[in-house]
Amino acid sequence: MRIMEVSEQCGISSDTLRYYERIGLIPPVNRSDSGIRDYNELDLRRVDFVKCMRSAGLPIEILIEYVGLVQRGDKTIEARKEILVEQRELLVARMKEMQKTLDILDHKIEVYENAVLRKEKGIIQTEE
Amino acid sequence: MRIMEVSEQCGISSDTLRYYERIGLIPPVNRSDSGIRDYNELDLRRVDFVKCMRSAGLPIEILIEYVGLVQRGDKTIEARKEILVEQRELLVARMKEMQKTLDILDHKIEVYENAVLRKEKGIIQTEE
DNA sequence: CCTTGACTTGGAGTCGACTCCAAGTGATAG
DNA sequence: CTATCACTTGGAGTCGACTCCAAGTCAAGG
Repeated sequence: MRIMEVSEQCGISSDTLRYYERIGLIPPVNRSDSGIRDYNELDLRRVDFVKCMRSAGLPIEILIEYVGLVQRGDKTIEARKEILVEQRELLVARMKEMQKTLDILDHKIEVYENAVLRKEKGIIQTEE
Repeated sequence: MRIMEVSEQCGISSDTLRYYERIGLIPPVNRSDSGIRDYNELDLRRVDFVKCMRSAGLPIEILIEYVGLVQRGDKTIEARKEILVEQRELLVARMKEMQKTLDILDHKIEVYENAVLRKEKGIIQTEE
């Protein structure tokens, strides 16, 4: 699978895909004889994983570390788990913050909704 | 209240507080005779609001727009509500993404947990 | 009176994460 | 045989959001 197809399928620009590979966020992708990237199933899963983690705000630096550990095999399993556990906590904390913000937004929207209704009622009454 | 106190109380650097004021994210704060900022209750509530919205990832540009509308009075209520509704949707979407990521993290952590346990068991068995 | 220290300003610098660009290659279409 | 087009590279540029800096002002303490 060529980089453009991957890009379209995943919704990540080919520039970004090359960037991810360059910085070690994705291990090197196999190339055709003429040097063109040919993504296989595993590569695609890796891209999806990175996309998912990035969409939740996990920093690139951490993900590079994690991917590096994966490459180094079974003896890094505990270290990997620790990274994921730590990032999980941070993620939960961010989500809590967002929930708080959501509650405030909902409250404000409701207040505005009522204000708009009162205003409309006012207009109807003056028109009658 | 001086900028340093506000900074400590809110956990926002005084540089950032000045920055927020400069770009119009917070309306101008009253000054003492010698030109030093003196935050009142309303200012503090505004800072908290911005802090909360920013912590959930609402972009500064949007918040500036919103704050500008608030300054322009009641005739902007509908526009303000629309902004909040739109940002609310985006926030919910981000939270959904994060929940997906959280699920994957939990799954991976569990897998690693089992791997670690098997490994320990293995070690115990070889030691026995 | 001088120093200290918190404040002021405008502007420059940093950081994370892309995003774009110029120059070059290589396979396929006309 | 050339033109097109997707790809390649390394490096530069951009963007959002701060963060830092130099130079200056002012009030209080020794």
